[in-house]
Amino acid sequence: MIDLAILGLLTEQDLHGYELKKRLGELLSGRASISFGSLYPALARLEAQDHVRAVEQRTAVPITPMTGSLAGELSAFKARVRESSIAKVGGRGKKVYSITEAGRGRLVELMTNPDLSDDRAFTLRVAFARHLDPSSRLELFERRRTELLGRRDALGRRAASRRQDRYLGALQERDADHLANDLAWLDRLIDIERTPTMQSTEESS
Amino acid sequence: MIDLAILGLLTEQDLHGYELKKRLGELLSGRASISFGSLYPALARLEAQDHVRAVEQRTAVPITPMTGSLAGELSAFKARVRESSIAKVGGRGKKVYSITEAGRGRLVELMTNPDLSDDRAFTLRVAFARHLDPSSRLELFERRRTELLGRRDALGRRAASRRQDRYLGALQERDADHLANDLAWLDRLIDIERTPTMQSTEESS
DNA sequence: GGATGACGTATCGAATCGATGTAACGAACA
DNA sequence: TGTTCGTTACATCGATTCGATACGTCATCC
Repeated sequence: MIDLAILGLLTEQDLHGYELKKRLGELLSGRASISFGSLYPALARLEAQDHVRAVEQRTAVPITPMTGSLAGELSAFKARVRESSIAKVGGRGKKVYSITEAGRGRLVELMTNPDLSDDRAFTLRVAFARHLDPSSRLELFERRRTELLGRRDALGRRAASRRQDRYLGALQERDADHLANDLAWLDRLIDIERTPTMQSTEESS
Repeated sequence: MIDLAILGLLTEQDLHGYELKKRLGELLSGRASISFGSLYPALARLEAQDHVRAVEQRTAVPITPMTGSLAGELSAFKARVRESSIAKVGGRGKKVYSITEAGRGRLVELMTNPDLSDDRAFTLRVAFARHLDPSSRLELFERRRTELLGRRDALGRRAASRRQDRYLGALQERDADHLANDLAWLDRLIDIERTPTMQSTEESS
């Protein structure tokens, strides 16, 4: 869900499209970035739904200090052209997006809805978990835990029933390891979440 | 790449669409199955490219032995209708697909092309690895290893540079664990692949 | 002066998803 | 006896997403 990604990022600060893509790329550790082909339509969609609002912004170019030279004149001319053609084809101002109140509501929905199965959506929710209240956060982790336990059972049943070739077996082994890893990781998160000790000292480390 | 999945499965035996989806679902351990909305168009595409061939097949219904009863007559009538309307809306014969020679060539392409980044495609390649000759198989594993090493470096650089909140840190930790896991797993596979000992005894275990 | 690459918005066609429709048939069960 | 449910099976729809491409500015390096 690209909406979750966009709204989550915009909660922290206003951003334009290009920057959104960059941030998301590093947030999700390189892989699983989003493409412009989905980003810009999604932004338009969100704007139409009044979940975000766009502000056209001139490139913060310092209007090239007047030197009297030809180059200066030319630069000023270009700036005027830029200024006037905004509505036409893009005028090269960035469009900076900010989240609206409705958008914040939508984000809460996306963060807390009980969709267990989508791994990428879960990752995004964790990435933005600091915007969640502690109880929702705990609930998120525990529901995820249930989901993973279900998967482990299914995997165990499959492994028991079928006798397969070497490579399929290796894949199942890999899946089992990942699952065990994720469960241990989740348990650690849940533990931390349950311990009532200082949440606020974290920043000062 | 759905083509890879379909061609890989059809290499082993002829199948119809519904069965294809089921097999793929268990092959990929529940998650990451494919939808009908992509399966049937993909089959049509592959048939148009002559990579697979479809054979319409009546349901192996035993033509309802004549009882003379009304029910029997009705049943026979239905069977006749079924028989005649095959070309119309589907007549409820399954379409069984088999792979063609061209399809086998395409499969080799898909299995050996140096696309490193797509995790799902890699998983599929491992699932069908037994159809690969040993040297291609080893190459596949080693290229994947290089890819994962690259990701680990990128992740390390990110972790070193940025100071983040608790949850982003946890995500990076999880990624690092997965990466380490996968690398160890790959190394095991590569080791086995390199050991020249009996490949054929495997089946007899 | 000319190439290269970062920044930035945007669209196009194709691939894919998720939901839904249609239909046959066996089993459950009341 | 009929009716309702789950499974098998093919197919299409609209929406979402991807990957490639286009267009344009600006700075840097050679």
